[in-house]
Amino acid sequence: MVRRFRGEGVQKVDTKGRVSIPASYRTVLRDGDPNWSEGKMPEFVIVYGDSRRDFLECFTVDAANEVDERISRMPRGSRKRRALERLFNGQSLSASVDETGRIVLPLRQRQKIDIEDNAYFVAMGDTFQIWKPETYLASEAPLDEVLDTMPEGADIWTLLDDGEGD
Amino acid sequence: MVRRFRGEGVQKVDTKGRVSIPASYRTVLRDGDPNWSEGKMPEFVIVYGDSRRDFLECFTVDAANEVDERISRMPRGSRKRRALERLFNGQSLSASVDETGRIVLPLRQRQKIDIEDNAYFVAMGDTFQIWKPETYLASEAPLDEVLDTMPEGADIWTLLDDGEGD
DNA sequence: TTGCATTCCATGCTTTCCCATGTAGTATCT
DNA sequence: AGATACTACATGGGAAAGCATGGAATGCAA
Repeated sequence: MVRRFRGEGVQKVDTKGRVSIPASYRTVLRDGDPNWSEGKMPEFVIVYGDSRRDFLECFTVDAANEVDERISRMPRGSRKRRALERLFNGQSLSASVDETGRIVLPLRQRQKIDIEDNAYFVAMGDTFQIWKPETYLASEAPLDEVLDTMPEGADIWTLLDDGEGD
Repeated sequence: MVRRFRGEGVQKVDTKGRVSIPASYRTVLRDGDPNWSEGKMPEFVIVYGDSRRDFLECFTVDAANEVDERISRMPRGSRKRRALERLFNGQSLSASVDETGRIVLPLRQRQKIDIEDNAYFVAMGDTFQIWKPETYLASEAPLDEVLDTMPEGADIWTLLDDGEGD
């Protein structure tokens, strides 16, 4: 079993686009980088996608390889495969954590998700996401309904049993 | 069958956020950590959740993996699944017991449930919870009603047979 | 040489690590 | 039985390391 990303929080983005990767994520990135070795800093893959995506999705090297694997098993030339290839190979970039634990988010990617001084990091198991804080809050609002409509005092874990649902 | 947490009680929280995990819990944590080995200390997962939660919920690694499993079987992108992912991946952190049997509760999480010098530990079967003592007492009051409405001298275990109930 | 990016230092703060102490409870010895 | 030695726990304090962040310096290319 692979170690998973956990936790969420805000990080500063400076004028050069430098952002600290939360320390707890860094150990996961390290474990998920087969090329990592003592002294080096881990690498990972950032998928930014097209205009429909308003966040950056970050994969460990291992996780990225697994996605590549699965894509390569799809029928060559199929539209689904081509769409995924464009997203995952084309609209992505690889990043490397520096000695102080930071990466540089290129201007283009920052502008794409409209980030200024702050970035919101959210763990999603074997990936993590980077959002403009305001955008993240807005996108999560619909989920609150799920919780708000639950009976008072109900245990949220009952959702696990509900099967399908919406 | 897995070993279960039992018992409840208060533990001191020092200025650095250090708290002793009750010794009896520690063996359960150890048994529930597949990565544990002689000499190492067990890890576990703390779910803190959003503002609606006023306690911390702690899972052994095994229990956490099972939850991850079940979430991953839910329909990708459904609101319920996303709500659970946010809760379980985003609003959680992993902790590791140190050699003296303590963990560190980060400031953010302490503030979230308003803990100062004391934390109340409550076993809940395959998880345990950490509360601000006063909050826990208050939350227990409603449960007393259940008992108060039982016939005088009735055996509380009859509740076990009541089936569904509320 | 002006603009951008990459390196290298600097700092305040948080977290971790290591060592120390008090107190039960249990085992051991006489 | 009573006294003494041990061990396991809960808790505290200080030093060292790690982390998030900012600024200056250097390299490079248009």
